Amino acid sequence: MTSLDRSLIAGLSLFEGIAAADLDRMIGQARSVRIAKDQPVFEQEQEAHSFFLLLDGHVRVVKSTPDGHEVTVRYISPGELMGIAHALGRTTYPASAIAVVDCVVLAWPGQLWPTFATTFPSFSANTYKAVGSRLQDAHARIIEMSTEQVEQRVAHALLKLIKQSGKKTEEGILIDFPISRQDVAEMTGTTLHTVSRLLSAWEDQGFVKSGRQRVVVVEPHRLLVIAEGRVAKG
Amino acid sequence: MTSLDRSLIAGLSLFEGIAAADLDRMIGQARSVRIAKDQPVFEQEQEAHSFFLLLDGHVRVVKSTPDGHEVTVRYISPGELMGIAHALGRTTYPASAIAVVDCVVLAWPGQLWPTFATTFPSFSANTYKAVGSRLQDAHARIIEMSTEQVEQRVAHALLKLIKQSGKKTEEGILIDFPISRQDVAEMTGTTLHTVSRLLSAWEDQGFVKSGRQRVVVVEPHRLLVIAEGRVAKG
DNA sequence: GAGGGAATTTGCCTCAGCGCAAACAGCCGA
DNA sequence: TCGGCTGTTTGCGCTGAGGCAAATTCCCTC
Repeated sequence: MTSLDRSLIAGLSLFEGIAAADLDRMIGQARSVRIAKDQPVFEQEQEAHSFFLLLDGHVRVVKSTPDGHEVTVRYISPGELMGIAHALGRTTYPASAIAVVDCVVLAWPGQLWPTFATTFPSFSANTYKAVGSRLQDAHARIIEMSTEQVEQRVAHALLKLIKQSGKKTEEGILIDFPISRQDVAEMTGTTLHTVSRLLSAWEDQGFVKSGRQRVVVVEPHRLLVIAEGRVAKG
Repeated sequence: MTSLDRSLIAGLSLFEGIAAADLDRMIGQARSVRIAKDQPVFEQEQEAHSFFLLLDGHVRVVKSTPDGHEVTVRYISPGELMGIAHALGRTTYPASAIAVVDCVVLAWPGQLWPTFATTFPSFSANTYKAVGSRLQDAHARIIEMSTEQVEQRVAHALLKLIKQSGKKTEEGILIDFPISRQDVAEMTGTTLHTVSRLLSAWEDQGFVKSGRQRVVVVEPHRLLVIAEGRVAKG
């Protein structure tokens, strides 16, 4: 926990409305932890001992099904909470969180949640607001899965990713962490083959560039057209 | 609000841990409203003026997409909260709620939420626990949509419905409100044609009976086998 | 810089499930 | 009782996208 981290945290919308002294009290009770790439922050079904704030890096939240499928629930960027099972009355984590690059997280013991909730009401309100967005996102995803075809869903997924973790480069907007065709497939409920075919086609048309675990969107506008189904399929 | 309703409410897990006097104070601030069949309790995009407790009847929560698709998010049974946008920091309803039969709801003005949350902490905790379940359900649904085929999804949907609103009859377990093929299709991301074909096939095999807006599950076990994909397709 | 493993590309085949269309049945109101 | 409306069934053809398999390319390590 550097002072840089400290001021970074203070700027998060999550801590809006919280006095500086309170914020320090909260941070004082957390433990800063490094998670190496591909290591779990927490795992599905395990007892929820802590909740976390991602300070640096990117984390993928996945659920595994009994029959061996993996579904990516969402990606987490710096500044977001994760593993907040306690806030929702659960005692185990419903999914696993895997670091996709080396990460730094702040960890609070789960038992602290009730105290935090009553002591820092804005924190609790902000957290539940974030939960509201997640629920909203989940529903949006259900709707996508119900009504859109694969091409649209993949386009939506890429747009979501560049919005959340896009980094401008001279080529276009780069998704700022390693992501494979398989990863995109797990976000959209399709197969890596289909994703590969789509990216190839888009690359031919020149509005996406991609390589090994790497995607750059050159013209987001064209993706948007596909995502919204405003395209006569050519 | 009859005294019967009053004792019914007191029994809900939602009000667990709340003193009788507090419960009366809460109820005292609500308005009891009747909603006729097919009428909305609240509508998507509209400003969230109230949150509701369903006392009697069944409500369908739907989201409409710009391109005219409708997706059923979930069905609500008596005893469940709905329209709790305020608890999640939203100012508009993210979906519409339509009465599928004549209903009775208890409505609280939205502004009351913050007061309730601080005055009756168990109520707030219970509510967020319910939100946690919904999030869980939403994720389960995403996983279903990503990894299962239509037959499994429809089987899952029927199982969910009989679990939530099943009523034992001499024929089997009846879904206790009018539900069409189209409705099931909107729950599972398929078409009424496909649902119709499936139900016909299942009826031939004798473990489901159905008619106009009516479904009875004769052997839930057989449905479960299909839902879990433990079936060699025949 | 050679070898090996992982990620990606691509071709070919297959089929679940959708779209379309037509026929049919049950229920309600006049 | 007689339409007429809404919900349901069913046939047929088509296709998006998955499964399988092989080839290729990239990157990392030794």
